[in-house]
Amino acid sequence: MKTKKNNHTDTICAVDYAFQRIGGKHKGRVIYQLRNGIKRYGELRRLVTGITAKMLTQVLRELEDDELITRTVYLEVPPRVEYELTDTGRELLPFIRLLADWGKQQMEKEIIAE
Amino acid sequence: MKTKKNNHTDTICAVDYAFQRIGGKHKGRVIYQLRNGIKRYGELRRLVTGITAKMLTQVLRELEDDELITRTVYLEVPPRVEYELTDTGRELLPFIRLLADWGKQQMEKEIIAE
DNA sequence: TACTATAGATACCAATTGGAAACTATTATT
DNA sequence: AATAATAGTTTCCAATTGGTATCTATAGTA
Repeated sequence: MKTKKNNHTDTICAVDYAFQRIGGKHKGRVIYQLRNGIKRYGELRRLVTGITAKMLTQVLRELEDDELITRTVYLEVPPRVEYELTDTGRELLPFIRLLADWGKQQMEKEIIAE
Repeated sequence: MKTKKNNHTDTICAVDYAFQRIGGKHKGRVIYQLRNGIKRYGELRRLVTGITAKMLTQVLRELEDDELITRTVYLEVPPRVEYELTDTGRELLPFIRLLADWGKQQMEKEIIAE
């Protein structure tokens, strides 16, 4: 789900709008991993399992364009880059938690059903 | 986001799991439009703006496979088919509402910023 | 007889998304 | 001199997703 430079204005429905900003395969998980504060690129790479470098970078850039996270580059060698949720991004946490709770319940149900 | 016949079991993360079930371009809005009870296919077609017949059918089938909605066919002519949220689907409503609220706020902010 | 309504199916095509592998730059370490 | 660490980029390819247009069935209506 590509979000092209904050062009959500053509959307009318708030639900649709929200999905455009946090949809996509990994965005939810990246936001979730930033829930307790700053994380470095490499940490996210390890925490968000199954993601490739390319995708992680892409997702982070989209979230940054959407002003849900900030990106801070330290001019060191080797390089250090830190990511953090913005206020707007943090507003999404309650909802991600709700979703995670629901997901957990459902996963448990599925295991029982097997 | 294709959900192939309830194969969410390979997922470990609850957030990821949840996104697999309600991600995709239109799923959120379809669920949202079913919030007040039964809707017919044609009603959804009109309510979920910008969706094609093919996509609506596809989304509805996926939601059905995932047991988030039920599908009831009446053998009449012309045909009548009704869709309704299951209990599991209804559990998602608070979260969709939260998301909608957030989206609405953000959209208002964007308008002000222009 | 032709048209309408309803809920799709189907075939084909285009765009988007995601992934693998190789490559970059610089400093410190072995 | 080779290797490791970090945060990427680039290219190419495959899979997924979404869209357009056309077609189906049946009864009632004009």
